[in-house]
Amino acid sequence: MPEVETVRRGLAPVLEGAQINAVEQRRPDLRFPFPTDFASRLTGRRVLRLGRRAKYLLFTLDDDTVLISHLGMSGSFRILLDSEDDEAGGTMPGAFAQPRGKSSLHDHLVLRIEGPLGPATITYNDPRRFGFMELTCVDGLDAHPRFASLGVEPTGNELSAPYLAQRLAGKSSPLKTALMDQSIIAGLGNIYVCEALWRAGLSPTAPAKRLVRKAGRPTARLETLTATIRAVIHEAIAAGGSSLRDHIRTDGSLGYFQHRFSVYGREGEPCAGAGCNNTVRRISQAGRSTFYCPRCQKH
DNA sequence: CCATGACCCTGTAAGC
DNA sequence: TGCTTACAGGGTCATG
Repeated sequence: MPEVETVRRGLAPVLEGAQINAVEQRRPDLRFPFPTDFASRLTGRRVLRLGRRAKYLLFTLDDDTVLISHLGMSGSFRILLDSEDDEAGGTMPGAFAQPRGKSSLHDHLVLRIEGPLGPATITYNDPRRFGFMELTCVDGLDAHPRFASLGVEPTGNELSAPYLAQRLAGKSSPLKTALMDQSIIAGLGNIYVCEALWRAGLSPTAPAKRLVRKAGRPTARLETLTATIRAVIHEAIAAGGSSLRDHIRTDGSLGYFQHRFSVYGREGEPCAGAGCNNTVRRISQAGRSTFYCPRCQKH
């Protein structure tokens, strides 16, 4: 989610208020087929607002439709402003400038836009094609199948200890699995759950319900965890997300939160905890790697 | 209700 | 060096 928010912040100044003058769709599908008549439905539209819900980007268009874009694991948008492209020279509106350098093998969608910062080319690249795009009506967006069962955002006031207490009460599933559940917290991914649990000193394998008192009230540990999740997410967004293999910002630069990982991807390395010389372990939970310190993270 | 595994697809890195 | 295998940030569905 910090990666998606970073993309949103990169695109917004260029795209909000921009008109889409031309659309080049280079293949029929990503993870799913593009919507029918996708290119023609976008052409001529104005982008009113660029939003985000969980890990979805939401392009609100001027005809009461919303373009939903999910980056999957390897999707990225690149912006090339005509004004900063030495070679674009006399590129005409509606013509496609070929971005310099990089191969365009996985450039699947190219938009020519005229926006507040001038004419530009926006390119969607996705090597693994785990991303997808959909078009839907702006009315009833919250009831859209992709959003209807989403939980609260990990930023903002909705994520509170009482809320988590209510949602985790009675759950015997592992704490880590419960926090990854998008119907509880929408947008919290594997990296940030691992990091938050380490910082909060909580075991990923503990039953989720152990953070809830009998009366359904949060324990002190749950209060800590809630604050920690929010802090980790905010730090990661401020750092421009984490760049492992695939995540690239809209200007081609990399996020740098990965340099602050305490446990993620550190299997076999010494735990970063003060005075702890244990080794970071990796286990598999719900099909995903969990990294944690068995000594610092308690049940 | 819960856990696990499979699937979508490609690229990278580690291991032999 | 070259081949093979494991693994990757996610979402959804089937199965036990």
